[in-house]
Amino acid sequence: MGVTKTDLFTDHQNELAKVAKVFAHPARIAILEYLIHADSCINGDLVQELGLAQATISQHLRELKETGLIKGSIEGVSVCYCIDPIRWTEVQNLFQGLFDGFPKISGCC
Amino acid sequence: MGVTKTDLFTDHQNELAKVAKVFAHPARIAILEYLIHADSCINGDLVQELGLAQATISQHLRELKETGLIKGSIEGVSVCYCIDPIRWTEVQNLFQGLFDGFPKISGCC
DNA sequence: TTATTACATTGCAATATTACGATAGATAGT
DNA sequence: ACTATCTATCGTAATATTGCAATGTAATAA
Repeated sequence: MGVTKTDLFTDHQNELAKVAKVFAHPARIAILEYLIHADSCINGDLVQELGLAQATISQHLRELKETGLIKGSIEGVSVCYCIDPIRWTEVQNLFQGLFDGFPKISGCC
Repeated sequence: MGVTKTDLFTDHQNELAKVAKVFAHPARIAILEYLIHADSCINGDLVQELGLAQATISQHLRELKETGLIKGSIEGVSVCYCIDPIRWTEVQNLFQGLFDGFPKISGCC
């Protein structure tokens, strides 16, 4: 049906899945990596950098913004996007919590 | 169009996105968490544990299996699923690499 | 063999995502 | 005001994902 039964799962599971969905597209990974390594953070470069249309980039930026991973401030005619360090760490901990939950010494199977 | 232009991005970006997609559904998070905490790893419990149909669970298990995060061994009539420690660590490092790439002292914005 | 149990696979309907052209809004310069 | 530039949003088409009933498969039990 294409609709996820969120009510069956815990808030934590839904939250983690929602955040993971943002990482689940190479364009958004590319945007994040670009923002990480760029000393400046002008948006317009992204359309040049990735080969996607301006509307598509804008849409991906919106999703990144909605999860709080990035924030944009108006810089004259253009917009300056950058990663939100607080939220970044928060999301990092969310994933780390899942990964660390598994004790690598499980002898099952 | 609904089709991702994978050729525009690096292998690493595509790989990370592909793996993230597996985490992008609460049912699969729930399955992984169950496998982490269960001392035994019988599949059948999952249909009881989550409220989803058997076919749906089987489909999610398949996706988890395809990325290598879990592996199943036939145990008589039933199947024993468990997390693959090697792949688990591999995926963990994939995410950690992205998160650690961001220096939290970025003064931009 | 037949029945039962446990999963996997198929096929389909409903919803979600991705991409982009077209258009709108907002700011800066003339 | 007019124009140019940059970004956001709308509308739409194509593909992907989710969920489940029905069916298939494989192993065990009677």
